[in-house]
Order: sequence, then structure tokens, then C-alpha cells
Amino acid sequence: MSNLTIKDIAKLCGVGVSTVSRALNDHPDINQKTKEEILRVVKENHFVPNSNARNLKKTEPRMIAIMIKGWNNPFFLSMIEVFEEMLTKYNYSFELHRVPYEEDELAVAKERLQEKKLEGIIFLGGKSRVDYSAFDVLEIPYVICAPGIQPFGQHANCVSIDDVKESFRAVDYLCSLGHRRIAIITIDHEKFGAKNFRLDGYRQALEKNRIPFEQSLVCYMENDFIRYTVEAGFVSTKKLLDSNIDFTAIFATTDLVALGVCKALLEAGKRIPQDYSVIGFDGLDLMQYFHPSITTIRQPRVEMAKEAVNLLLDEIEGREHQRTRIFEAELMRLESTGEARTDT
Amino acid sequence: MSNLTIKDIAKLCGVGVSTVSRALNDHPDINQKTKEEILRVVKENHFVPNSNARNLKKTEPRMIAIMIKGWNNPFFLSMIEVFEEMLTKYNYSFELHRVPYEEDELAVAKERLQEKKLEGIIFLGGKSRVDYSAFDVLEIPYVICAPGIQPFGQHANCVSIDDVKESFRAVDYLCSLGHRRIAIITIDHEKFGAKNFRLDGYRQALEKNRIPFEQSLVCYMENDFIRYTVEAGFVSTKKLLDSNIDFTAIFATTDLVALGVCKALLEAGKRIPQDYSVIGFDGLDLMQYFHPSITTIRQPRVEMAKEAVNLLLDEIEGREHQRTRIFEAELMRLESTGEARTDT
DNA sequence: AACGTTACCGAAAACGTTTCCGGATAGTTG
DNA sequence: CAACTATCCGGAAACGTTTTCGGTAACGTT
Repeated sequence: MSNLTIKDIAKLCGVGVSTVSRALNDHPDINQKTKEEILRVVKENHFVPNSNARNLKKTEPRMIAIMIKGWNNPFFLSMIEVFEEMLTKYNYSFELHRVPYEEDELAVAKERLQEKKLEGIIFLGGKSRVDYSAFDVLEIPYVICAPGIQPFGQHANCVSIDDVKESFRAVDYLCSLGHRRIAIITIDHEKFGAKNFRLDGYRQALEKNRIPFEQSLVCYMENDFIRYTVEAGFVSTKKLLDSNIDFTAIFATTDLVALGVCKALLEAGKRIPQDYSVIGFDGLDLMQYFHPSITTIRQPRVEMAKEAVNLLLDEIEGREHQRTRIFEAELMRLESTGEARTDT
Repeated sequence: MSNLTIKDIAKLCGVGVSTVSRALNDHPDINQKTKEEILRVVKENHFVPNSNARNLKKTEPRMIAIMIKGWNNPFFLSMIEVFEEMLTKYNYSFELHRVPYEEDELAVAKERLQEKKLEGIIFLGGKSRVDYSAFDVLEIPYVICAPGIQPFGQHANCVSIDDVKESFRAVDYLCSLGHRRIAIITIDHEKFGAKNFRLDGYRQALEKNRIPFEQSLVCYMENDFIRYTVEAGFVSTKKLLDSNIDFTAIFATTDLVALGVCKALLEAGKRIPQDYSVIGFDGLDLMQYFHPSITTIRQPRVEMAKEAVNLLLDEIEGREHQRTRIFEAELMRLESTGEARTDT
């Protein structure tokens, strides 16, 4: 574990340090033979260049940051795999930064950028804003994977679904099954100065189906610590059942929440979907393994993740490209949704 | 986004760079007044020291690495939250490194260590070895969170459960319910030169209950790409059912696998636990929300994670401590286990 | 033979910090 | 008052790379 430096390698090979550096970064100004010899010695001694020294000097460190909101969003977490695969393929490395719930992703990004040279940033979630143009102060390429509305700002690349439309799709589907009293479980985004696109879609679907909006059917998950978790769906649904509000379906704005919803219903002796229909949102693989399997809106996460990397690298490497990619989600009809019961 | 350096701050405050550095690292050799003034200017200008330059020079960068095997182990993933909380509390930062399935965690660690100065490493999972003493070549403090057997090596700190014992607990419980033909779904660790502790526990429980071991009840998940996933549990169970082997209970060596097991059984029209009992392993919160909720062996993950950090920091900071902490897991009796059916 | 041109290489200057060392000032003591 | 000590500070040397710059050797061209 004696730590070698590039100097040691240079000495071993009888060349200058710059030559070793050239070999390591396959710079053109080097003889093929000496390069091979140097790389042999490097490998033989398990030499790895110090990344701090390297990135301190390098103008293009081929390093990006991924900012993720919280550790427990399985949808975003599952995208990381894809990011990693893509990035290593294109010879970039990345670092993962968690943005604490109470902090702003933009502020955190600015700090990281001040801290070290990054060539790009991918934002996974965060506050859903109407206007992302504030991100342009970053002055480096970035991609946002989060709900939003165009335009996203001059440098903003965005990979997303149309949350309003997909949410509409979910609720409209419930309506088509005859449901007229549909509860929605969501977070009071507006309290935090953010938009609630999925609630908007919910309202639009009601409107289209000529169902009056009723505030009592909107259930806000209260505790900030358990946002979008199974637990949150569970307690919200219990509260809903206890309150004696009449409804026949629940739109859970996230799959995890939908799991909690189902559990609460089943535990209360209700049948799914005979008594209540439940629909989730995201399309986690898990949903199909539940019993009953849970209908959900499937976001094409792999494609979205790939596209996010593509957009970012296009931007970094100065290629022409389309800035915004809105993907189409898909209704996965599973067992948790059925015809509305018609109470006598 | 004009990038300030420590020099700029020094100029702004009318002091030398070393003084600014001292203020930033609260070094004793500095006047309280000037320190406050410097920190004010630093905050005002949103200056953050360049981490590469910093870590290049620093002798104690207060930085550790967490090595995790794969992205899709929810048990380990959920520990990261705790690590982060603890480490920031003690003013350490960390970087997350994924170890590819096909690579050895020790080799990857050596590389990372060569690449930059780290003060410690936490290993999350990896090959289960009988002897971890090879890790001592790292020559820095490390903690292993993985099944294993003492002694772990001279510098090895270990946080674990006794896999053999807990696995025994699970299977013995099934036996106590009258099950005598118990299938186990696992990975053929020995094919990769590793130990399979959970299989050992299974065998011991059978032995204690005077049940002959039968190879046909050991089901190895085949595809390396789907190891320990819901999908793997699902297909394994289907295969098991198709094979017409007689059994009344399944020990899934992981909770995710247990989910897949249940789905396959239910889909085949079997009842849980009337026809088949299922038991998982790990104690994911998720298990209680399934329908039926799934009996499992709950590892005290929060306590384990906290202890891992404690051990590591004790080691780094040279405090006396106990090197190995084996935690007691707990049987969570939920709905998926019941009396064995007695076929006529 | 003189002159580009090309291909390769080494010395040295960065990069932005921390740390070491010595010096200045102020306070304390004999 | 001299001498010493404690407190604070600035200059400069590191840290291990990449990058710039200039130079040498070899080769072809006229």
C-alpha cells in the first residue's frame, strides 16, 4: 500500500512525468511503444493517479453530479443504475449528492459547483416549479428530471412526463369505470410555493367528466417526515375511512403511497377492487407483485434515464439537440381497479 | 458564478491566505475577532473551498468511502440514510461507491484508496467470506457489514448478525409449526467460492428437528442478473411448483425474494398460509404492508448502521473499542406463516 | 547542404489549498 | 529595562497531477 506517484512511474520507466501523464490520458503526442511500456508498468504496480491532484488541474474532469432528493424514492433510485451504465460507457464519472428535504436543490448545486469543477448536473426530483430558468445561474449544462412546464430556461434540459396529462389519464380511467367520488392523496405542494401538477390533472379529469370538485376528497399527507411513503398512504387512508367521507376510488399520487392505501383498505375489511379501486403512479416493478396487483401509471424510467444522460452529454460536448423530452407514460391496468360499486 | 479562491478572500479581508485557511478550519492560532470577520466575508460571498485542492494537501480529510454491492438491495440502501446522518454529525463526509457484481470489493477498495486519501471504509455486503483478514492490506480502518465468522482480521471491525443462527431461527420456527418439507431459495454461493451461512442455518434447523436434508428442496436462483430480486423469487417458486416436489413451506433468504414467492403461490391459486407458509429475511418495512403480510427475520438495521459508524470512528480516532458487534435479529410473526397442512 | 516539418519528449509552471517556519507584536517577568 | 513567552500572522513550500512551452532528433524536400 505504499502510495506511488506519477514521478515514481516516470523514474521506473526512465521518462519524464509529462510523458507518463500523456500515456495515462491517451494524449496524441506520444510514441505508441513508450505508451504501451508505461501502461504496462502502471498496471504492474497498480498505480492509480490521485484524483484530487488530477481534478485540481484538469480543465475537463469528465465528472458530473447527480442530485437526488432523499434516499427513499425508489423511482429515482432505480434511474441511478442506468445513469451509471451510460456514463461509464461514455467515460464520465459521477458523484451522488443527496439534497436534504428542507433545502433547495439549486442552492445545494451552487455550493457543489463552487466546491469543485463539474461538467454537468442531473437533478432528480426536487421542488416542482413553474419556472426553472433560475437554474441558468449554474452556467454549466444540467438536466432536470422532475415535473415542470416549458420553457425550462435557456440552458435547461428536461426529461419528464406531462404530469398533468398522466394524472388526468389515471383519474379519467377511474371515471370511465363509473367512479364519481374519487379521493386523491397528495402533498400540499402549494404550501411550499410549488405547483401540484398531479392535483391539476385530477381536477381536469373531474371537469371533463362533469364531476364537481370537492375539497374533502383531497387528502394531504401531513407529516413532512413521511412524505410519499407507504406509511403515509396507510395513515391517510385510515383517516379517510374514519372520516366517513363517501368515495369509491383512490388516486394515490405515488406507488409507495398506493401500497399503504391498499393495506389500510384490506385491513379495514374492504375488498379491492369490489369496494374500492386504487390507482398508483410511477410504475414500480413491485406493483405487479402485490396482491392484488396495483394499477398504475408507468413512466418509462429506463428510457428517461438514458435520454437524460444523452441530453446532458450533448450539451456538454456542444452537439445540437432538442432541449426538452416529454415522455408518454402508460396505464398499466392491473387488479386493483374495477367498476365502481353502486351503493343502494 | 465567478469562482473565488482563498486568495480573493484573503485580499478582501486584508490578511494572508494562511489566516483564511486557519479561520476555515478553526485552527487555534487565530484571533477570534479576525476569524469572525473572515467567516463573515466567506459567507457573504458564498465562498466554498475547493475540495480537490483541500484534500490534496490535507493529512486528515475526514472522508470515508461506503462500498455497496449493487443498487438494488433495499436493506443496505436503507442503512445509508443512517450513515449519512451519523457521519455529518461527526463532521465527516463520505462517498458512495458501487462494487459491480462481478468484481471483488477488496480490489475496488484498494483502487479507491490508491486514488485518494480516505480515512475509513464501510463495506456493505459483498462476498461472504470465512476469513476477512485479507482486508488488512488496506491499512486503514474499515467496517464490514456482511455475514462472516470471527475472527475478522486484525483491523477488521464487523457489524453483523449471526446468519447461521438467525436462519436457524427462521427454519426452526417453521418446524415448530409442523412443517417438515421446507424449501429454501438461495444463491449458490459456493460456486463463487463463498460461504452460504443461511443454508447452513437451514440444515442445522432440520437436523435439530430430525428432518432429513433433501437436495431437491434447495432451490438456487439461477440467473446472476436477477439475484435476490422479486423476480428471482417469483420464477424460482414457479419452477418449484411445476416440478411437483412436495413441500409446505418456503424459506426465502431475502425479503424481496419472499415477495416473489408469495406472488407465484397466489397466482397459482394457493393460499397463504393455509397451503404454504412463507418466511422472509431482513425485515424490510414493506413486508408488513403486503397482503398477506409476510413473516420475516428483522435485522435491527438502524442500530447496526449506527454501530458501524461508531466502530469506524473509534478506530479512526484511536479510541479503545470492541471490534465485533453481532446483533440479535428478531422473528416478526406476521400472516404468511401458519400450521403446516396435513395432506391426506 | 540547408531548411522546413513532423513526432516526440522533458522542464517547469500552473491548479487552490494546508502546513511549516519564522517573525512581529504585546504582555509578563526578573 | 531587558529578556522571555504567548499569541497571532504572513511567506513559502508542499501536495500530485495536467498543461504549456520550447527543444531535439529524424526525416523529407529543394
